[in-house]
Amino acid sequence: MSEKQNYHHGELRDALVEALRELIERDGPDGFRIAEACRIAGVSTAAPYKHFKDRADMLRAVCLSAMQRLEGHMMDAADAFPAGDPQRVVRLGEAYIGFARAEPGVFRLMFGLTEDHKDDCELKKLSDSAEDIVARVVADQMKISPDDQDARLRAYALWCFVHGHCFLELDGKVDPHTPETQSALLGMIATSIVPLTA
Amino acid sequence: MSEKQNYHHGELRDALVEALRELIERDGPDGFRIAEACRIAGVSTAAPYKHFKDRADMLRAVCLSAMQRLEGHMMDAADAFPAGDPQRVVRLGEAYIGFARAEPGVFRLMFGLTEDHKDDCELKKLSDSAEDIVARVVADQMKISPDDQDARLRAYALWCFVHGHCFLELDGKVDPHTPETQSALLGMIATSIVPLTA
DNA sequence: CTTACTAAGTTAGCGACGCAAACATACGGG
DNA sequence: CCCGTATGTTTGCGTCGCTAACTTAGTAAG
Repeated sequence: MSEKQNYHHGELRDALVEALRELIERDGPDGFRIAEACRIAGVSTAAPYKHFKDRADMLRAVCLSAMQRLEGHMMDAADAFPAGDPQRVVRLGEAYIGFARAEPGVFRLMFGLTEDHKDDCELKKLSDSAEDIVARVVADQMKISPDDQDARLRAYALWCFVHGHCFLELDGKVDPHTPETQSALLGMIATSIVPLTA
Repeated sequence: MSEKQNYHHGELRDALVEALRELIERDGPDGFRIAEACRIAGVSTAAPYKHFKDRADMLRAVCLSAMQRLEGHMMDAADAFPAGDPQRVVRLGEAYIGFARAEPGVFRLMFGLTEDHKDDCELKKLSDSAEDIVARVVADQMKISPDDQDARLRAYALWCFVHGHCFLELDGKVDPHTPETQSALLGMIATSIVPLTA
């Protein structure tokens, strides 16, 4: 794989997704060009269409991989402390925010897709699973079932808060927060929305 | 102004902004085409460039007018109940959510702009003023000064929540809420984040 | 009223991009 | 060994954003 320039790339699909990810970070979800991703991957501009239907399909693939990564980070955060530890909620929020800051371009992309992706089963499944993680942590905290209506509602509220915080910061609508302010904020929210015990 | 086809449009700039707004709602913030806006306004495809520097500049104008509208709705909501009435917080949130639902396209646009708009003074001033409205209502509720640190923090938390809720719903990441669920949610959040008295 | 300047349109055209068609090359199973 | 299929390449079409050069309308001065 080193120097011999094979006619067939071998792993073009993955290479393109990675190149697109970089470009989206550099130029934003709309500013990037497919042609440039091809140049990075070392193929012609028509090559991607052997692996993707069109531009939207490529974006979808980038989204999918990003979603899996985000979910991974959330899982890690949820498992970093034992069930019931109040720190879990804060850590979960920090993981989400951390991802948004590390990959603002794809983060925006994931949550800024237009209607034609709404009925994408794979994506929906992943965001549902993200919601489930939040619900599980919140339910553990409240010592009730994750299926409990109240738990789900509070989990959703928590998600809304963190999600909104990410976007407002990314968009520069608010002055950036120091780590301390944000910690305080997260702590306040966590205890406000999620009671210490049911 | 009726049937005489003037060579000069007269109010082309405003007409274009309005046409763009419609198209953004129909095709999304990225899907629209300038040429189509020209057709709607009844001018050639080169005409817009007498009023706007480029596409980004047009979007900026659409954003600006949308921001003013949103701020107007928020002001109305804040004034619908007397200072101190707990309903003010809920109404404010509903106004924000209502705008996002009524104009999802421009709402996404307003908060999805890439970095080149971050240093736009006019836009920043408007979003600051929106934040001020929230802070004022929250401070009234808590019977403290709007400049109080705690008030501003809680106002921001409230904004985050409502903002995140809007996007998650717009993006179809969650199942849509019935008006009742949303009311309950808003009420719960409002009382959680904003204590009845200081 | 004429004249000259400017604002605000027009047409024509360039260059880039997304995408499709037709062709070329490598791999892999009978 | 051979053929089918997957995966590349080259070529080209249509569209779009934007510019240049020209035309028309309004306005202010003499």
